Amino acid sequence: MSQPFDFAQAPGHLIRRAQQIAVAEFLREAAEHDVTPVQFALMNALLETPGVDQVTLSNRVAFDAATSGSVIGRLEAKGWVRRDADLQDRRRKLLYITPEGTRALKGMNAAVERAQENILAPLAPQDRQTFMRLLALLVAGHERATDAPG
Amino acid sequence: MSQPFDFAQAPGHLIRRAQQIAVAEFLREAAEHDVTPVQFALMNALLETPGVDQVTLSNRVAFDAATSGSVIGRLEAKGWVRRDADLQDRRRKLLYITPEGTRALKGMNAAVERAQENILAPLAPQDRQTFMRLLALLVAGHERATDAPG
DNA sequence: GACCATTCGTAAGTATACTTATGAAAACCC
DNA sequence: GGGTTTTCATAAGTATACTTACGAATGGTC
Repeated sequence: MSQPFDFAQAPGHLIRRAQQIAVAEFLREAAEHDVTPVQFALMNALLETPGVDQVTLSNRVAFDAATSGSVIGRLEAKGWVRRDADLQDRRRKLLYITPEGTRALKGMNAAVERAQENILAPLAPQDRQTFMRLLALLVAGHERATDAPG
Repeated sequence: MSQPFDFAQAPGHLIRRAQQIAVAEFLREAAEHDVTPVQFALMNALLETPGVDQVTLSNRVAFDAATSGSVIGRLEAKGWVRRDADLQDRRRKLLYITPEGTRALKGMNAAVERAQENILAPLAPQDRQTFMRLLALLVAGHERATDAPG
């Protein structure tokens, strides 16, 4: 009972390790595309809903709005994303993927899918489904908890 | 087949979300202790092996050595960790937890355990075990892959 | 016992990630 | 319809996280 806490087997520690692994696999497979997991997630979400503002897009991919701002800045610098002023609401900047951005996204899709497979590679095929189901449940459970009024 | 990649259901994205959730739960439960998950992990590991050098400790908790350096710097500033020069090997600095560090660590143990339970809270009890088993398998599988010679 | 590869700690640079604050603009409200 | 509250984007500050480089020191090795 009074032995040191076995943090190495705790959810928090193993989830952090998994995150390190997931990022490393992504960067390894997508190395030639000069893109990070966060940048890909934003671009990919933007492809589905062009013309959204930054806050809405950030919420969709569950990123902090302040962080998204700088990420989008880097995507803009690469010429993959365009930021247009909203004439109806001058606080907003509407986001669009450029043709180069679309091309880049298509070019990296296979690498990203390979990275996702690599992440789960150590698990047996039927365990992969179980793991993903429980992981999705865990995340969804906390999302509902966050939405609830305080 | 050519629809946008469903990254929201991909392992990489859900693992990132889980990591966000885990950190948020930790910070919420341990708010009054002024400590981060990374700082706790280092302190907790150091408790088991006082007198290690920074590189060895970093490897044990799977942190980058450069990052650990700055984290340890913050722990030293709080008075929780001491850095002593190694007389045998003057490149090294040996790490020790101070009495205040030990006291602080004991004081936050309950909060950390609560946070770990909160993380898994959305899962049914038997699913928690399954999830943790598969998560540990996934991480261990990649650790072996990393150790292998290139 | 000088050379050489390695190791330890750290600095610098880039990229998340969150909190809080701030300015501008919109929405609401009685 | 002027005042209050919200919202959007961003800035500032702190804390990870990794790569590369670098100085100091160590440890073979021939």
